[in-house]
Order: sequence, then structure tokens, then C-alpha cells
Amino acid sequence: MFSIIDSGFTKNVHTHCGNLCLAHDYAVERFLINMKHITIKDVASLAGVSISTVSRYLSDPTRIRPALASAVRKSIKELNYIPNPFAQNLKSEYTNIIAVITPDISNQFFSEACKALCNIFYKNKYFVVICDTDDDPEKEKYYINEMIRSRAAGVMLVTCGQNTEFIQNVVDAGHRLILFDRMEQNVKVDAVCEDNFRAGYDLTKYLLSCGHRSFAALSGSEKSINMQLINSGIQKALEEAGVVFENKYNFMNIKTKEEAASTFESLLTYSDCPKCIIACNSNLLDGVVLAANRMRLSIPEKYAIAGFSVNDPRYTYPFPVPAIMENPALVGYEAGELMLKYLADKSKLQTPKLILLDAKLVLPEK
Amino acid sequence: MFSIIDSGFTKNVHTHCGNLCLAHDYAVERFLINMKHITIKDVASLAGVSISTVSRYLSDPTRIRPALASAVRKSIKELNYIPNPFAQNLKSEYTNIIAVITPDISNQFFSEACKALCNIFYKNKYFVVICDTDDDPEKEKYYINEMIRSRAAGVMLVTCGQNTEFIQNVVDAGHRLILFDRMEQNVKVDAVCEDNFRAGYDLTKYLLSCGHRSFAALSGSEKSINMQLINSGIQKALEEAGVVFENKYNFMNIKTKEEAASTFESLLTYSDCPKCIIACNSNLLDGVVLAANRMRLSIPEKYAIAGFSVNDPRYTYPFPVPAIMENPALVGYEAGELMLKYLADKSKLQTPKLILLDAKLVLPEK
DNA sequence: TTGTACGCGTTATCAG
DNA sequence: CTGATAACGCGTACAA
Repeated sequence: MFSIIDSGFTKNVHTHCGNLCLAHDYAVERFLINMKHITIKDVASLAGVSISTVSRYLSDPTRIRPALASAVRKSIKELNYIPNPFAQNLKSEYTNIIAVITPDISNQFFSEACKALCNIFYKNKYFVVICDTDDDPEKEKYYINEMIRSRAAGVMLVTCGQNTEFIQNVVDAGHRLILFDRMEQNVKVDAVCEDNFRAGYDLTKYLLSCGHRSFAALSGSEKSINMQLINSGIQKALEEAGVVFENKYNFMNIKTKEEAASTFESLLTYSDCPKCIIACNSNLLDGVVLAANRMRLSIPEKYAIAGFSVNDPRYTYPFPVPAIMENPALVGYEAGELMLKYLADKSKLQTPKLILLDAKLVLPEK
Repeated sequence: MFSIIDSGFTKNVHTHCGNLCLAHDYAVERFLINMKHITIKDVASLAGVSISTVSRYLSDPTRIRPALASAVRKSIKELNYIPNPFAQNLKSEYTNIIAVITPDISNQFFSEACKALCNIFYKNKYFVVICDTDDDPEKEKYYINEMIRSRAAGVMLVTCGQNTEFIQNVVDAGHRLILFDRMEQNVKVDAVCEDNFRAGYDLTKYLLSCGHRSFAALSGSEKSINMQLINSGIQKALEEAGVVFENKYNFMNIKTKEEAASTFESLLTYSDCPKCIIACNSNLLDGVVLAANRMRLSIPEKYAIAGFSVNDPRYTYPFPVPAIMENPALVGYEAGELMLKYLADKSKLQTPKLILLDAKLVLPEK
């Protein structure tokens, strides 16, 4: 990595496997005392061949005479030689770096998506670098710039939503960038997202079909595109059913699990408390369930709890909770596949597409 | 980044902020059509100055005549110039890359530790790169090798425990490597870990003080150093109290939350089922709590559940659960601070230390 | 098949 | 204060 895509891995086979286990005194001395890295020149002179012979050996050991090859191999082991990726890249201008830029690596959704991306790119001989932006637009810009500067082969981004123009310019400049999880409606860029509008709609339709008519909703940041889409979906379903959704029961900008729990608890003190509570993300759903457990509420007899979850609700909650099961691994996988397709195609300019993954409504078992 | 530590950031100030927003046709054309990056040479010729003048401008704009400085600035903007980090590093041999190598980024403990590391290094102008090894020794070796190859300034590693010799050699070769969360008892290397032996001991002592005398334990992989330490701690406390811990109630190698739940459920069918269940990691504790909720068990009246949790048990579980509260952010923070100290000291060889962070036993509120 | 020599983009040294 | 030039380590035409 940080090296040429097509030959970097071949080289590793010959030069890296276990090298460090055989650190020769000479190499250690040069490194520790002179702080000087072993170069191809050292290898060449020790092996008694020219630099190019070593270079050739690295790219394909069969291209040189067997006798020299073994001398070179010995020399490489002896000196514990590791090719300098910066010099390699200076020539090639290509790297196998894939940057994954997410707002919050400690969020289960993103960490699972990252995991999927790591796996898919590892298999395809790319090197994944994960960055955490804290949903800070400046940090996001910084990391994107740095990854472009590093000649990353591609950038997978979950944007905070406040770098619209910047992202458009990056894409226009010809860099391979794919959004995942969060779309940007005004940017011509590829994106792989879950269909959150549909998810909100489907879930609400189902709850209506169960006979529910009074709803409360808890959601995260109102700036979040996904929260907006989910809310639109919920609204649409309710409108179609002619159910009025009182605004005072639409709790926005709830950040933590505990905040969700206490919101639900205080909601229960209302005389006209809705019977069906929708939590619009995994964290909030956990919070609502926590509160229900604390209060030993009868679910789903007295109240119905529904929402969005990263985990399978059937095996996560102690009572029936119909929920849209998010699939971060699938989002990561699909986004990764799309990136791989672009990396394989040399063509850079394509009509950007928006891939919407189906929302999966998981119902309680009978 | 992937650039010189001391000057990379200064440069960013002048060259990167918002550059991409002003992509000039010329640059776009050169990049898209010729696939040729803009170099310092282009900037120099457009500005009508020499390469060295531009280079000087980049490192310190005040070092050249104001008139030329503004010409250079204009040229840089016009061409949307971004210094090539590979060329920079080829000269300097130093990077500000910090590699964070973890077994499973989707595990909450590690993702929170990574988050802490990202923050601390971002503040200190280092660039964090996260890698996921899946607890595969080969992947672990691969990533360590690649990061060394990339001249990473430091490597923060959560090892799978099967690369003992390899890690020792890396450290001996003078690379800055720090272990966190999991120690290696036979390697002379710095490590920052939670005191899991003490944690197991303290938790068990507390449970004994509550009057419990019959225990069951659920734990993860028996190969895991942390599981071993926790178990030793538990055993020690029990021995001291003269309580016999029946081996058949020591359930090892439980992997998933659901497996923990069903283990507990089947345990309840035993006629002599222990009254106190200890779950040795966060996931397993969640599973046991899930089962208890499902079965509406009276906790802590009929059974006591205790264990290890990443989250504050008082706000996570609907009933009292005494637990060792793991603190991944602190582990990350302390490990990061230690690395920063080493990076500041130029001295490379130190007696390695093992920093054990205190286990925090969180008791239910009265 | 092997070696020489040049260039990649940058920084640093040295002359002017 | 500025410009020419020599490195940095590697890959590769080109020459032998």
C-alpha cells in the first residue's frame, strides 16, 4: 500500500514476508544509529549487482538469472530491505489507498459499514484508511483534501451535509468519490443509501394496519437528511390514512439513548399519550426500550414500540418490536462494489447514480 | 499529510484551504485529459518565478518579496496546486501517520478507543489511519508491515496474541509501537491496558460481600489474554473466600449476545442453578440481560447479574447490574498520550512500561 | 540478460 | 532575496 496497485502486492510476497524477523545487525545498526533506511542501492551493492537488477527482481524474480536472483534474495533478507513506497509512488502517481471518511466511527452503523468496506477492499488488494470527522464540515474537508493529496484511488464518504459545493468540485475535478448512507440531493455524485423515505413509509403503513391511530415519533438531528426522509415517509403514510400527526408528539433533535428514554418516560405522564411510539434510529429505539423495561410496561399490549434498528429486533429486545432493520454491512458492501467497478473501468466520467437499498421491515415472530 | 510533520500543516494553511472550490479550467483540463498533476514547476512558470521561490513560499510566505508572494499565491490558486506528499516524504523520510490497528472496528470497545485516538492525534497534527485485522495474525502482520513501509510515525496495536515474536522484532528494529487493550506478556513493549485481573477480582469480591455463594461465568474466547486475566481474578477472589467454583458453570468461548442469552436460559433449567451470573464482556452481559428481560426474571431478587460493560450499567439495563465499566476512550487516550510522549522525545530506546488502568466497579444506585 | 543514466516532485545548499 | 542544481529512492528506456 501507498504503493503501486499492480505490483505492490507482488513485491510484498518477495520482500516482506517475515523480513523483520531476520533483522540483521547491519540493518539494525544503520537504522538505529544512522537513522538511515536501507535502500535498493544497499541491496544491490551487497549482492554485487546493479540497482536495476534488484528492481527487476522485485517486480518479477524470474526476469533475472537464478544465480543473481538468489544473491539478491539473500541480500534483501540480510539487510531487511523494505522498498520505499514514497519513491515508488513518486513515479507511478497511483496508490491503492481507499479512504473511508465517516462522521463517527463509534456509531455502530458506521463501524459495521467500515468493517464491510475493509473486508471487500482487502480482498481486492486495496488498502483502506478510515477517518473520523465528528460531523465537522472542516474536518471533513481536511480529510478529503488530505486523501486527494495522497493520491487515494478512491474516497468513500459519509458527509455531514454541509460541504455540498466542495464535494461537487472534488467530483468535478475528476476524483473518484462515492457517498454512502447519506445522499446529497444537489450534488451530481454516486451514492449508496438505504431508502429511508420508503422505510418510514412502510413502517408506518404496517403500524396503521395494526390499528394504531395515535403516534409519537422520536428522531435525531433535524438537519440530518436521513431523519428528514424518514419523517417524510411517516407523514406520507399518515396523510394517506387520514391520521393527524400532532406536532407536539414529534420529538426532534434527541441525541442520546438516555434522552430518548426520559422523553418516553415523560411522554407517559401525558393524559392523551399516544399508544404507538416510533424511534427513528437505533440508539433512540434502544432508549425507548430501556425505559419500557424499567417501567415494566406491557409491550405490545398497552403500548407499541417500533422504529429503526441496526440489530435484528427479534433477538435484541425482550418484547415484540416491529422495526426497520438497517443493514450497514450491505450499504458498505454495495458502496464498495460500486467503487471497485469504477476503479476497474478506467473511464472517469459517468452519469452518477443513486443506489437505494430496500428498507427491510422486520416483524415480530408470531 | 503523508507529509513532513513539521511543515506539512503550515503548508496546508497556504495551499489547501478551499483550493478545490476554485478549480481552474487549466488544472481540470490537465488533470482530466492528460491525467497529469499540477507540480511546483507549473506554479513557478505561471508565476514567472523559479521553483525554489515557490518552495520557499510554501514553507514560509514571508521569506520572499511580497510582490512575488502574491504572484505565487495567485498561481497556486489558479492552477489548484497541491504539493505531492510522496515527493515531500521522499526527502524527509518522516510522516505524521499514526497507524491504529485493531481486530474489529465494529466492536464498540475498539471503535470508541479509535475515536479517542483520532481526536487526540488530530489535535496534535497527526493523521490517524485505522486498520481492521479481524483477529487474523496474517492480516495483522500485513498491516504492521505496510505501515512500517509507509514510514508511519507510530503504530498503535491491539494484537491477536499470535504474533509475539514478530512484534518483538518490530520493536527491536526501533519502530515506535505501542500495544493497547491487550498486553503481550512475553514481549518487551509498551502497553496500555485495563487491569482485568483486578477487575475480575474486585467484582467477585463485591458479589461475595453481597452474600452470593454460587456463581456461573460466561466468557469469550479462552485464548484471549483479557478473558484469562478476568477469570484468574474471579478464581482468586473465590479461593480467598473459600467458595468452590464448579467448572461446569464456567462457560467459555461464547461468541455472540444471542449465544449468551440462550446459555443463560438453559442454565435456568438446572435444578442447582447458580444464583449469580457473571458475564465477562459487554456483549455477553447484554445477552444475559436480554434473556432476563425476556423471561421477566426478578433481578436482583431472584438472580443476580453482573459483569463487564462498555456502557454505564445504571443507564443501560432496566434493573440493577453491578458491573466493571470498561473505558475504551480512556484506554485510547492514555495510549495516545504515551505515543505522543515518545514522538516528542527523540530518544527511541526506553524501558517498556505496562500501564494498567484501574478497573471501575459501578454499583447500582440505592 | 545486465548495467547506465535519466526523471518523477520536492527540498536544501550554494552562488549570485 | 532569488535561482540553479544536487540530492531523496525507485523504475525504466536504452545501450551494451
